[in-house]
Parts: sequence; structure tokens; C-alpha cells
Amino acid sequence: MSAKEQQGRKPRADVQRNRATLLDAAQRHFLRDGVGTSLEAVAKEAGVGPGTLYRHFPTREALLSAVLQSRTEELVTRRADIAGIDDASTALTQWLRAMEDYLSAYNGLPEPLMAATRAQDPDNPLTVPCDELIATTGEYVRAAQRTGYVRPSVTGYHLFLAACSVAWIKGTGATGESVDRLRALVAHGYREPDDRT
Amino acid sequence: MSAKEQQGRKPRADVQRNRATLLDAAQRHFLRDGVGTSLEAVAKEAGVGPGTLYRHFPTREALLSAVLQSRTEELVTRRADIAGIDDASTALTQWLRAMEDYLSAYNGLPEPLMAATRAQDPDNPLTVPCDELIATTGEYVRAAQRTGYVRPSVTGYHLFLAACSVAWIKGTGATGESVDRLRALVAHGYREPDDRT
DNA sequence: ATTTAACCGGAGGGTGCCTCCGATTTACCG
DNA sequence: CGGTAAATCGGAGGCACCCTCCGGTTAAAT
Repeated sequence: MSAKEQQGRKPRADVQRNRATLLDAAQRHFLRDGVGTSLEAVAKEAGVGPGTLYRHFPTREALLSAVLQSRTEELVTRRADIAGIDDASTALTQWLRAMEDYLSAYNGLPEPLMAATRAQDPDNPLTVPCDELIATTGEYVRAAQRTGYVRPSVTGYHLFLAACSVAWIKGTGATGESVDRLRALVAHGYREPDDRT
Repeated sequence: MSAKEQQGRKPRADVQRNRATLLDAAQRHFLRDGVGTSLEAVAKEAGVGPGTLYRHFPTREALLSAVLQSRTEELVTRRADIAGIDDASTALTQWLRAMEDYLSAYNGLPEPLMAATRAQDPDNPLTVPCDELIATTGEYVRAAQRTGYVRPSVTGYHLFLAACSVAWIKGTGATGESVDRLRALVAHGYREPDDRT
């Protein structure tokens, strides 16, 4: 009945070592070649066979989710920093920016996240972090709405989509100037109309 | 010196027939499976070998560009309809909506278009339609700016990016409601701030 | 040292991309 | 209408990647 039941046998040492090596190699490949990188290349660089990779991470999404976990925690940390800000509008803006950076970490990251969002597939390991991001965005949105900064009809999901859009555009190699402008466009859009800038 | 030089020999009949059959099969596959569909499957459905397909269309972009051509002309037609509208703001809105529909015709279409936009690769057959779309958008934008409807800093390229974003989001399977809202967000963004809605 | 369960890793089947080149078809010409 | 040559066809084949399966190996427990 305990949380761990009987764990029977101590887990083997090589399991954890291989897992860590794989995550490390995967992160490098995702950074360099985007989330569509060859998984066989990842396995080779980690010095294991393809079978080992697929046993540890049955799908590309599982591997991506595991690699993302550390970044997700980092994002939550940044969230704590933001929470200190009393101006709800600034807090929302900074959160959106932080989320956009998170979504731009690897080229092609928005696609699988959107796919996980679409179908509420509980087997997709990316559903959990997505829902967290959306829920957190919703908190910031509601806080900013209470101060009259954001239109009432806007939800966390909407701004999550907007952040995905901007991150996706960034990943396609558009100029930094035009990405800035698109972000500004969106920002003007969710604000209350009487807020001049 | 004439435009056609000497054409030497009349082009073979099977060439044009195969080309038409390939375009037809490709359009159906793009509609059903998106622009990433298997080109071998297209060739098989057209009843030709892979070699024939690749001789007619050396790259996926070439095939896509050829399939897109009819839709591009249709878009220009719609543009003529829009041109009759004297209200520049309505004209811009309708043009953006038409372009968004065009970009959503096949799943995954925005990616290769953005790739063609990024690097001004004259070999990429998608560069031409992209530049046309951007230039036309610019015309509508400038017209709307003269009536004070749109912020002066906005350009056709910016709104082309915005349309690509919305089309991409649409292709990921987000709910229609949220796509509508994202579009509204963008619309609120490019308008002059004193324009209340 | 032996047992045994878990894990490793590569061979292998499947799919898709793209490129050749021998066979075929078509237009041209006498 | 038949012959000729050029252009085209189409599939075989090399390459890369995905994913699975199973005999051999390793590490924990006794």
C-alpha cells in the first residue's frame, strides 16, 4: 500500500546512465537540428543502439517531453520572479515573453505541442506541460483582467496560441524586426482598446 | 530573336498528359494528406513511375508551386472583387481573409512558403507567388493607411506573416473559435488605437 | 560463484526520397 | 506508310530513417 510498493530489486546502474546520456545527446541534437532530428543519430552519439533509445523513450514525443522537463522547471522558476511584480500587465507581458522563449528553444517545437493540445490524448507525454502552460497563462490573464488591462473575452488558451504563433514564425527564420512587430500586434490586440501606446 | 526561338520539334503528347495527370493527383493528395504527402504515392496514383514525376517537378516545391498556380489565379480574381470596395479598411480585411483561406488550402502549406520567403532563393519556385502576395498586401495596407485606418509602421510583409500564423494555427487543428479570436487579436493590433470596436 | 531477471544492441523489414539508364514512345521525314 | 532519332518513360536501386524483435550480456541478489 505504500507509495512505492515493493520495489523488489534495485534498478540497474546502466539504465540510469544510459538515460542521462541519451537525454544529453538528444538535447544537443534538438538544439542544433530541431525536434525533427534523426533519432538514430541521437542513439549513435549516445553510444547505444536504436533499441535502447526506443525502450527508454517509445516515441519522439516521450523523448522530447523528457528533454523539455528541465526547461519547464526553469520556466516555472522564472514565473516565481515574475510573481513579484505587482503590475499585472507587466507580469503578463513578461510571462508571455518567457513562454515564447521556451517555445523557441528548439526549432519545430510548436508543432508537436499544438498536436498534443489538439487531441486530449492522455498517452501523449506533451499534454501535461502544455496544459500547465495554458493554465498558468490563464492565471496571469485573469489577474490582468481584474485590473482592466486585458479584454474580458481573452483566455489563457488564446494567448498560448498567440505565443505559439510567434515562436513558430521565429523558427521559420523571419527577421527579428518583423517578429517584434508581430508580437506587438498581438499585444495591441489583447489590451483594452482604451489603452493607448 | 522571336520570343519562342525555333521550337524545333512539336512537344510530345504524353508530356502534357502526364503533367496534367500528375497535377491532378498531387492536388488531391495535398488536400487529403497535406503538403508533406508521399510523392511516390502521387506518382503511383497518376499511373507513372517516380522518375517521371521528378523529371516534371524536380522538387516538392516545384510540384507545389505548379499545383498552387490555379489557386493563385483564383486569389487574384477575388482581389478584383475586393478592389470594388471603396472602404479601404473593409478591403484590407477581406483581402487578409482571402489570403488566409489560400494559405489554409493544404495542411502544412505555410511552412514551405515561409522558407521561400526567408532566403531569397531565385531557384525556389515558391518565391514568386510569395512576393506577389506580400506586394499585394502592401498595396491594401498603404491604401488603408491613407485613410488613417492602419498604423503607419505596419507593412505588407508584417500582415503576410500574421496571415501565415493564423493559417498555421488553423492547420494544427485548433478550435474555430480560438482561430477567430486570434485573427481578431491581430486585427485589433494593426488598427489605429483610436479605432474602438 | 551461481542464478536470474532485466537490459543491451544490432540485424532486419518497411517506407520514402531521389537518380540513373535501358526500353519505349512519339514526332518528324522521305 | 515505314524508318529514324530524339525525347520520354518507368522501375530498379542506393540511401536514410523509423521502429521491432530476440539472442547475448550485464548487473543485482543469494
